[in-house]
Amino acid sequence: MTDIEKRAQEMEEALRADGVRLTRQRSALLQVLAESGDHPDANELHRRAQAVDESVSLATVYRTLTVLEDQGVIHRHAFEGGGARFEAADMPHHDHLIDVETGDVVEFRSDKIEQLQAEIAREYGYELVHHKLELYCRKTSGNGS
Amino acid sequence: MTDIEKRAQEMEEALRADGVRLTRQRSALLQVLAESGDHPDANELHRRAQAVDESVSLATVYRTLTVLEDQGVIHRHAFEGGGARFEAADMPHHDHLIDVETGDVVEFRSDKIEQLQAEIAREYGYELVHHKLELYCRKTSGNGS
DNA sequence: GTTATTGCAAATTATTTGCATATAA
DNA sequence: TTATATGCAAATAATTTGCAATAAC
Repeated sequence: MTDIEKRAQEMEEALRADGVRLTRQRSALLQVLAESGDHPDANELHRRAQAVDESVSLATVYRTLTVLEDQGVIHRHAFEGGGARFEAADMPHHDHLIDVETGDVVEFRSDKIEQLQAEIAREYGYELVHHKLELYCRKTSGNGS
Repeated sequence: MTDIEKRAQEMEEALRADGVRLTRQRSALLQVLAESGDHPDANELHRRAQAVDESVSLATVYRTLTVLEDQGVIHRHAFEGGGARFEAADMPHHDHLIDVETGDVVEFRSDKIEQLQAEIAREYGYELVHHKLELYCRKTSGNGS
């Protein structure tokens, strides 16, 4: 079994465990999410899911994405410009660097920043529920310092 | 002259300097932006601007907000849940802590985090254009550690 | 057999735009 | 005077929802 199949199956089990019915359409979407290494939007996921199962409608993509997000199986991002984009949630926590020119997304993680964020919340009398850190960047043109 | 009047006038001058016409409606919106210490959305700004000048339409609010943002006079935020929210840009740079219960926004600044962000971008071969750091928090219930 | 789920189309929400008229400079 | 800006209403874009039909368990 490939990693992608494993990943899709884990998502299936997460849904089953919650008593949600595993329909043909949901399976198609799970498969697509499992094999997507990028951060596609709802339309793109619809397109990819239809390649797996012709009968998947955009409405079902949206409905299922909501369920999957509630289950914590996927993450929803609202990067600047355009609609929401999604990714499987089975990766360790990370933040995003977005190439403002191409829309490409690089994932990164900084424990120091994570820690500082928690400290700041505490300072103001809050506990951190979740956070959003997005770096909008441009590729450095040639001249490395 | 109050601080708020000063602030509104600075915005006016920023617009004038860019050759944009200073209309009655824009003045009303500038005044409202200048005296708003919070982060209102377009609808709320429209409501407030109409209190100053009945003739301000929502379309003009949106059009003017776009101009003001292009001029760098205001900042547009896309906090979770709901539409864009705006604030005057004459404050030193800061990030936002959003109370997930009430929607309240606390402004904060961490030079350490700012610095770490720049370092991360550099590591990946990018230069930071701008960033978004939002802490979604819940008020700590009583028991301070 | 039930009840959740689906596709479709219509509805919403936030925002933008075409156009004839009004107005700032 | 003359080009920019405005209000209004219609147009988009992304997402949600009502409903009768369908399919998972």
